[in-house]
Amino acid sequence: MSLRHALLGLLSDRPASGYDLLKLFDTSLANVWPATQSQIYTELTKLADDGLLSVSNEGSRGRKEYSLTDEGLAELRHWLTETKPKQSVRSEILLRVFFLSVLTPEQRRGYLDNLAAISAEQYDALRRLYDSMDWDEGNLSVQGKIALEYGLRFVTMRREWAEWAAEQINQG
Amino acid sequence: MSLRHALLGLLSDRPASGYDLLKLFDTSLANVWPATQSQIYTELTKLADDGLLSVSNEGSRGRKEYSLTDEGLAELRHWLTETKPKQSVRSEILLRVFFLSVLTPEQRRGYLDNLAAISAEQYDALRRLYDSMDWDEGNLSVQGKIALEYGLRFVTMRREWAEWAAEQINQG
DNA sequence: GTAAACATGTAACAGGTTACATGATTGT
DNA sequence: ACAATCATGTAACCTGTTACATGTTTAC
Repeated sequence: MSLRHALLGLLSDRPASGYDLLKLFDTSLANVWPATQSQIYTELTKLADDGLLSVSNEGSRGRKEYSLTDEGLAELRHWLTETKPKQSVRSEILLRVFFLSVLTPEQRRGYLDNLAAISAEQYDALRRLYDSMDWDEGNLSVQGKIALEYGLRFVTMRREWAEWAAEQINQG
Repeated sequence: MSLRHALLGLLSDRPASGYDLLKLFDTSLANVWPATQSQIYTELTKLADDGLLSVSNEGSRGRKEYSLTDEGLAELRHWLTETKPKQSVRSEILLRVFFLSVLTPEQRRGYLDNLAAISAEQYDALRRLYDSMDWDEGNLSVQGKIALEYGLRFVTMRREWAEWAAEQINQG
């Protein structure tokens, strides 16, 4: 049920509409907790029904601005402090590694080389994002920086691992 | 649809029953692509219907042993070489980082310290698994080793990052 | 006027989880 | 005899994705 909490979290910074939130998901949370337009609108309605959000303003074009209620903030805090994050484990990339033996040595090597290359590209993309960020807007800034650093370290680790694995498999 | 391919992959090594596969998921693939008993049995039936598997043997207690068909092997190879793995991005751990600002400095610090501690424990657990493994059984051995190395590097990276992040947040 | 952006909502489907339900065989 | 393990199957529910559907406002 983390989508709920992602919405509560974003609204803890400032009130926003479904449309605003959609864009926040597509930018700041895209690589952490993606969500679709459909999901966001459905969940906002439920959250308001449950009293965790309130419609604080209605604008033109049917725009509804949601605000976090006291109950919503309490729920957000409860989630952060009293529940354990479950680490999602599923990795299709790693799953494939298990079955590389059905391929030729060249194909195996190709898979890992490609993985290293992709990781290197992702590093560059994150690096560019890092450099282009305006590191001074709202509460999400410090945390955004920390999350980006995680991404940079992660793709670096994966590139190095893929390079190492390509060597290992070459010997086999 | 990776569960399909995980099953095909495991059966590329040797024929097995649903029950056998369930245990393979709970051991070798537990940290890569978990699956429930319910899911496995349902999918095996579908795969046999689709001709990618065949029931190669029926044993006592209703045991059905499945084998990969030529078509199944072709599908596995196709998946490995012609389709792109989609990297699952969702990370509840990272999502929480974004919203730490609603907590007190002590609570924030506690979250990251705990994350570092958990990562260190996971390192030890993987290390023990690594040391206890019999590195000489079947085709999955080399790949299993490579996957474990990934796990070791990943939790190390996460511990170091959490330690670094705790410092960053302390300054803010 | 018309295209782009704003803005919301719903329906069908796919994948995964939990729980229920049943029965056979082996080891002590 | 009894418990543990082997062995399979189904139903209800939850989450997430894709596609459909509609209408308004702004900028050129």
